[in-house]
Amino acid sequence: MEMAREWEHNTLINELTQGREMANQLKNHLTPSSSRETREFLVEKILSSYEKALSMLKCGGFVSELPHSLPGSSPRSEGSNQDFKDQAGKDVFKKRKTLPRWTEQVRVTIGTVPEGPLDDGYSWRKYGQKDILGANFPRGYFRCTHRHAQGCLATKQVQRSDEDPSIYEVTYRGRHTCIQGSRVAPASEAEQIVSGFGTGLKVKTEDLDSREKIFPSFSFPLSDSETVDKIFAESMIENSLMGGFSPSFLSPATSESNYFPVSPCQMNSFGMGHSVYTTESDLTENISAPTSVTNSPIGDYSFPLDPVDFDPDFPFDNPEFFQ
DNA sequence: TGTATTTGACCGCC
DNA sequence: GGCGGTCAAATACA
Repeated sequence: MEMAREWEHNTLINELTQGREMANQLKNHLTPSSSRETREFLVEKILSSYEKALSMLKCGGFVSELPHSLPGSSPRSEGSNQDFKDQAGKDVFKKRKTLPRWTEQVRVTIGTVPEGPLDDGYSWRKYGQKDILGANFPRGYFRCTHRHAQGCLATKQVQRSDEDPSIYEVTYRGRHTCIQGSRVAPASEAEQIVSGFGTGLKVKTEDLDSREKIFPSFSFPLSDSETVDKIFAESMIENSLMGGFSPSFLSPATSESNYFPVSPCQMNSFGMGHSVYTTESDLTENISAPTSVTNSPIGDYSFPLDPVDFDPDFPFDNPEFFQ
């Protein structure tokens, strides 16, 4: 636990330091020759850094009691918060009680998506579906394909939102202990969505901190959407801030580090989407395992990144920037 | 034939 | 008894 706190502390300092660095960058770009996009980008990053820092502080001692659900979540997710309590009496569930859990909201912007697991890069196997009281759509239950082979206890629940059917609430439980050797980039949503549906996904932008965060495994429409470019750019920066451009980001297929075992605060601070551990995470356990920064499959795709979005002067190659 | 999905049944909690 | 979560047999599919 002490290590966790120390790590969070360092991360907090990093965020603040990055905010300062970004502010300095912005200062340097307060010239007519500098593009407006660059300045806006820097402002975004500054705000992002500070909000991350604040959110970490709000987590209370960096890692303490956490909110139990995403504010934007439907009431149904409150019910799911009882899950562990409901099943605490059963030995098998007592163990599961300690598993981390967090919720994401995934918006599908165009068309439909499979009722499946909304592939996030892992291999999931559906083991159940349930009509949930008060919900218009059934909830799907998925577990890691390698549950038996490797004893991976990661599970997730996929619930389509009543208010907005284009939104899928995905509640993850547990972390992957498996090595998904067969996991390849084309298994990403981008591949499925683009090739199968000609659509894209957007991560729902509402967040705990009203900040748009990117879940690295998510993909974006292969269109020249400015928003997408910006999002992706930010995503790249987010990843870069996590310790520089990870090789796995550039070549995700080579990465076997599929899980990002960090605390909720770190999840946010690292831009892992508006993922929210809801409770009962074994934070120490989460933090202990080393991992690569991202397993984003999106790196395999050639997004229409507009170079304009990136300031050529932006110090990506400046080691200090990534401190 | 092996694997994934579906779906009704079961279990524990409230 | 209702509910959410899981199991496991039946079924579908490549």
